[in-house]
Amino acid sequence: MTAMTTGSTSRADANRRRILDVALAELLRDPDASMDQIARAAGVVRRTVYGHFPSREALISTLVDGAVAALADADARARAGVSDPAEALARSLLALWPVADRYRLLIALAQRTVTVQGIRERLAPLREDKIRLLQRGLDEGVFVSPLPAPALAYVVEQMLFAVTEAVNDGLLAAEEAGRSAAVSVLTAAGVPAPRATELVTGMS
Amino acid sequence: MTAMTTGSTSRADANRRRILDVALAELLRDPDASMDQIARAAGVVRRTVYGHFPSREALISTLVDGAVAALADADARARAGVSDPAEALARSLLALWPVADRYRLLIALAQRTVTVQGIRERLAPLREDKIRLLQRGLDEGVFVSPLPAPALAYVVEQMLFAVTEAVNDGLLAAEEAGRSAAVSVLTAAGVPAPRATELVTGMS
DNA sequence: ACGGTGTTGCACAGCACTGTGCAAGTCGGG
DNA sequence: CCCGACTTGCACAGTGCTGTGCAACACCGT
Repeated sequence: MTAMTTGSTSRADANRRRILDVALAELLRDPDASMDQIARAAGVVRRTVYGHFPSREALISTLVDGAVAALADADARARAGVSDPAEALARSLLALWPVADRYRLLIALAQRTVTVQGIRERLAPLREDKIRLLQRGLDEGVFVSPLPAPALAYVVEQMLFAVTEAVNDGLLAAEEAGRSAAVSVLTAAGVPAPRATELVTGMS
Repeated sequence: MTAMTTGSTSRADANRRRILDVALAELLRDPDASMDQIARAAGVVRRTVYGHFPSREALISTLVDGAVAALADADARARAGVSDPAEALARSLLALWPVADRYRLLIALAQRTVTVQGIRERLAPLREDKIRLLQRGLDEGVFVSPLPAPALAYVVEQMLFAVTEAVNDGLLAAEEAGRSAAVSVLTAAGVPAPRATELVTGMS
């Protein structure tokens, strides 16, 4: 059974996965980490990494693809069939949190560098969804802000990033972080604090 | 008169200032900009830059020193003699805005890279002040947040950064940005939206 | 025991950048 | 007009990284 594993293929796949994992961690620590750093951290030689990915660009690109897929999936799943903007945003935030935490590097890269051009583009549809949601909330008066929806979207993203950093620096317990982030974002969007707390705590 | 200008010294000083200005802009565009890029952008040869600053580190360091001085000054000036935390925060934000906008690169670097270690340290006292202010507001119940004061400070900083980016991308008018940012931050800190708006608009 | 697949360890060319040295300019003030 | 401070242009050594080539090896299933 499963006779398709031609030789040491499974070990190679494991290596590939480990390289990706470690690359994520390493790039998170230092966005300019070299291929050698990544390779060594993965317990492998630089040459081997090039055996799996033709270039540094390709490696990061693979990482990004995985990240946007995971984010889009979590977001879509969380918001399915929820009509109230505040509740939809709350669910989206709670669902996005663990994924965003894991991939925060890519989010940061997406806003900043020209390293891999096209990250912005690949994240764009996700951002568009968020903007539409915010716009709807503003129109309905559920959200209140002097900022237009697109700018508010930036703020939301950066707030998630800020909370992630806080966790990283030990200022906040990881278990609480997701809920705290969600409440904070809702509050920033103009949802009264008690209502925001109630909304978020009323979810698993 | 002013006989102390020994030769072409004044021209040299102008060059030095221009290099610093241009370096700020260039590093803002690309945090990894090379000395050559900076020099050319300043209409000067690389060698000349090394005539004014012994190293890349030294150049950036000078930039950082200027930034923290300007920020600290604006902050202290704005908060002098204001006791209400909400009002103090509002004044601080409005005063900090133009400076933070100009130096946003350094703020970003401060949170992120290890490029120039010590940026964090130099910004620390400023951050400490902000944390104390937030803590006082939380204690008095003027601010409401599930986040502890230090984490909230991160959020405040990142929100300013987000609004800056929004302006940069043309999503928001530059004149409105400062006030909008202030209102947004206050709202995120749990100050009810109407009160936040009133506070901010009641200032020059 | 064998063959394929993957891994290792080297060596290499190429590139971009930093920081320095030095000789030849250029410009303004005395 | 000339002196001194500043600038330029070039050359150079050093460093660290990317991507490739190649021969030797290890491992697994057959």
